[in-house]
Amino acid sequence: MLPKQYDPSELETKLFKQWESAGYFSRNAGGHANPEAPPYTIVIPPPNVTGVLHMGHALNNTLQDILTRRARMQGRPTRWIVGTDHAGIATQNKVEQKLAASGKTRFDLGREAFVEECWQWRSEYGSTIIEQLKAMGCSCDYNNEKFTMDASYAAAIRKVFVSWYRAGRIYRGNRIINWCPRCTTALADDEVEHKDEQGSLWHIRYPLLEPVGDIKYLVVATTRPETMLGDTGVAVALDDERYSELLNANAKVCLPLTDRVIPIFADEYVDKNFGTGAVKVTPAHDPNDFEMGKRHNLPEINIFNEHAIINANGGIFAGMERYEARAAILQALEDLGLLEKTDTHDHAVGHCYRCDTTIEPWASEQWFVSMAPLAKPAIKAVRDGRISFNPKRWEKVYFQWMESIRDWCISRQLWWGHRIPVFYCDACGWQDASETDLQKCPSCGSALRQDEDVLDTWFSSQLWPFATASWPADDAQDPLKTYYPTQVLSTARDIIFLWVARMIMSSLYFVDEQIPFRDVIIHPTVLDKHGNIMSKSRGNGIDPLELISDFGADAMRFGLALQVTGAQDMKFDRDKLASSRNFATKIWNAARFVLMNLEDFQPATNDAQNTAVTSSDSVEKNTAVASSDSVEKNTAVASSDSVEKNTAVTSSDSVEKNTTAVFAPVAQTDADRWILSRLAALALELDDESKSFDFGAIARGLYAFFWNEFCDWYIEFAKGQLADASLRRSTQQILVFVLDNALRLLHPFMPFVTEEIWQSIPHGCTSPHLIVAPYPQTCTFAGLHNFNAESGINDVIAIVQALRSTRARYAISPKQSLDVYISLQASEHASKNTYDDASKNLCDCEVRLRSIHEQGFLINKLANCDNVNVTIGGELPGASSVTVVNGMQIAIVLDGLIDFNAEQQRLQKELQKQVDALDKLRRKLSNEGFLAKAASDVIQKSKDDFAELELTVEQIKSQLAGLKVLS
RNA sequence: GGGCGUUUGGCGCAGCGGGAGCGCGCUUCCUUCACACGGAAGAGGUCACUGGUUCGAACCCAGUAACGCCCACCA
Repeated sequence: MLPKQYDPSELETKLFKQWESAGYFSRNAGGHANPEAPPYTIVIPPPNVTGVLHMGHALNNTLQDILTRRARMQGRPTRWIVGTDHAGIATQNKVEQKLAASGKTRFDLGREAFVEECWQWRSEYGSTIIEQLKAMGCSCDYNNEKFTMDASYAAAIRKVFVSWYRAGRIYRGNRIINWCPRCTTALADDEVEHKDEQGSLWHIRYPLLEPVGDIKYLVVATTRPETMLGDTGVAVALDDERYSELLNANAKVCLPLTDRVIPIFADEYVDKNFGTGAVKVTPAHDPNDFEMGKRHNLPEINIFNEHAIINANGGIFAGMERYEARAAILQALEDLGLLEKTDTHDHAVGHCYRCDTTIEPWASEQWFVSMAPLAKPAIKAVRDGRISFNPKRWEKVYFQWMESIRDWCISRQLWWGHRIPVFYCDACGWQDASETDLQKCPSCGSALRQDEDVLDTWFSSQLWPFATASWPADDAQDPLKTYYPTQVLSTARDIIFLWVARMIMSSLYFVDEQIPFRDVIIHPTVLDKHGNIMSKSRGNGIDPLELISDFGADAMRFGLALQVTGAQDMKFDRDKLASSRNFATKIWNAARFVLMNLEDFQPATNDAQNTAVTSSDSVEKNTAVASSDSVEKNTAVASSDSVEKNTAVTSSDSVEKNTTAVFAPVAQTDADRWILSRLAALALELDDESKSFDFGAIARGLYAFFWNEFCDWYIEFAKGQLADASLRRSTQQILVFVLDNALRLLHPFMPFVTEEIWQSIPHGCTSPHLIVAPYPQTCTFAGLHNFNAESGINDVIAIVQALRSTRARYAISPKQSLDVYISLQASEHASKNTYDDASKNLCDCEVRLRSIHEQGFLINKLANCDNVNVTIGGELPGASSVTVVNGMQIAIVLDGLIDFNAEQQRLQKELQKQVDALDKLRRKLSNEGFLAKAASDVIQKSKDDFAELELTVEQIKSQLAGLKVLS
């Protein structure tokens, strides 16, 4: 028996250990996977070794675990590959901080010792985030943890680099790159974050060497005046008359604060309408100026060292930090009377995505990958649908970036990372890339020198899907042959370019033109409750571990999944988890109720079904459902197919073979048939391929079924049925069956609470743990759809609700039982017939009457009535309050209590409402356009609704007439 | 400058062509033997705005506004 209180923290650790030690996280799921079934693989976006679990991880890994657990339960050989990223800059920063605490820099240690220190740091702190994933319940393959600096991974990097180098895809060049003066390294374009900042546009007079006519100077406008120290020209627009005289005279400028004379020239780049129409040109510190410099043969004068401190080229400003120099230069210009004016100017300023320092464009020798040829097949792979983004709109973002892709700067001036495998001979000038370390020059025998730089961390991350599958192994055991491509990649939108696109490009290039994954899930970004991005500096982050300890891992997972919709953001507030925590508690208590009523439980054993569940053919069916042609099959199940089976069900009342439960529950009452039918509908809904990544919709479906249908109604019905000796046994079986299947469907979302309960219930399944129990299959539930029972129970529910409502209205104590009369009436025009009987109307009512009569004991129990008298068109007692619903007049006898006035008012109001609705429908049905153009089923539905409304209106009117007589 | 997202009851959101719904909050009642992290009954919205398409629009199209995100070398 389960304890009264559900205590997540106590159970989570215990259950996780059970799963882990049973080996369920490995590909064969501890022997429970079907080797014949199609494999299912997800690679985790490797968190940085420096990482600590944040809400983004919590969300992303919840989604991946849901998919992984579902696939595992479907019997597929499933593996969620886990590991960490060495995170060059981030880790180096951490270790440098650690050294700084003891007053040291990395240069004090030297490269080798520093790298050793990084490895040390990794072994000490690198598994923090992995442990945190376990707290979430993530079922990753922890026994095969990967790291982007593993030896095998390094081999993959080498192979990639050398291949591209030989193919001419990787080249070295002097370019303007984004330089972070704090990290002292180059960054790729997409590692720079642009922020709009309010700056100034300074107008500076550049005196001419010799006046031209009256012109003694020209004015340039700049946002970065300090770079003037590196100016080697002034550019004007091609057709700017203001400067044609200067150009004709071949005038030159004396660059202030220096002794340099620089040319004036015209260039297509310059926009004569901006600023003064004259641009100072600094080829070493601006990408556009760099290009202009190339076009006009200007020298490049680098004025900064790697910390953005002015170097010797800056003359008297040498040694100043860049902003210090800016102030000093402006002051000096002011003193010289050369600062004409200062405008405010908003512009985008680049910042380092790692440390937020303002980026300095800087000319330097770097390694680049030429991207355009790689992008082409990657664009095609998405265009032709081999890879799909979810939501689909992200494909557009992908295309836009890929189609205007620029070359990728891959060299970083760091020590922690994969060192660029290029070797140089200083003696003879030999140079080559090599997969192995080279010592001596093959040409002259001199000692070789390896490139000092390391590769961009994303260069290694891009290989993650195949490098973790042992690429470039080429033996028969090659996991790539069996398990590639992977199925799903789930990540945040901010690394679509940095990572996702590059994985696609490199996989297509290196792995036999194979895609790395079929589906890309771009999940929403978790914002705080006010809609702000969560960040350390804002201090508005929420710690997932705190949520787990306060609400339980299940509640956190479910609460997050619940909020995943197509939107790009999700506002998150910890209070939102309360309802998910309550849901976990609800599941727990519902299970307790079931268990409390099983003392004399006997399973309806059926060995044949037991084998069907775990046998291979069930897995095959599963696969079919998950594949593309499943849509058709699914539809078939929902439509004609099921109608036929339905008849069979009503006759035999037993569940078809192949159910996922080990016994076939025998439904005896409409309530039984109803809940089984609802369960079948749920399974069908969850199996909808088009919604397979719509986690919010699936979670809502599970929630609504379990709480609003199973708990609110079926369990309440069951209380009545359990008290009836003839129904007790079957009711127990249905309760266990539905609970069992609901737990299986819920398990991927809420693994802990479902596992704990499942182990306590007599599910009869041979699987030792829910995590490897078969996932319910839609096809096996098809025979459970039962529209008769759904209609019958809908009547019961409507009656109970009407009675409760009246009771509340008259403030009648729940303890006082009611005397109830129900009069059924068939609409003459309605064709709506939820019953199978071929004949309509009166007969319809008879079926209905019988059904209500059969459920009478449930109504008595749920609404506390003495007896429910049902008639077809029978007279209702006068001293009663009547509710009209679904063609039923439900009368509660209220001798002496009835307030005729209030009843009249209430019914008048209700009448008005119904008459309005009726009028609306009448107008619709008399609209020829509607009758001519609307779909026939829509027209039919409108006619049915009209007939029913008409009946309702009549019933209310007659009731009102009766009241008038009485009052 | 270009692209994208959001705008629905007090708050957070779902629905995305034919009945405005969920969770939280709110009101009233109920500690009855699964659950007060609960049960029952209620109140509360002209679905941002303006046009258009349609027999019919919260839903499709165009435009507007507000908020947010991304991309882009305007010095």
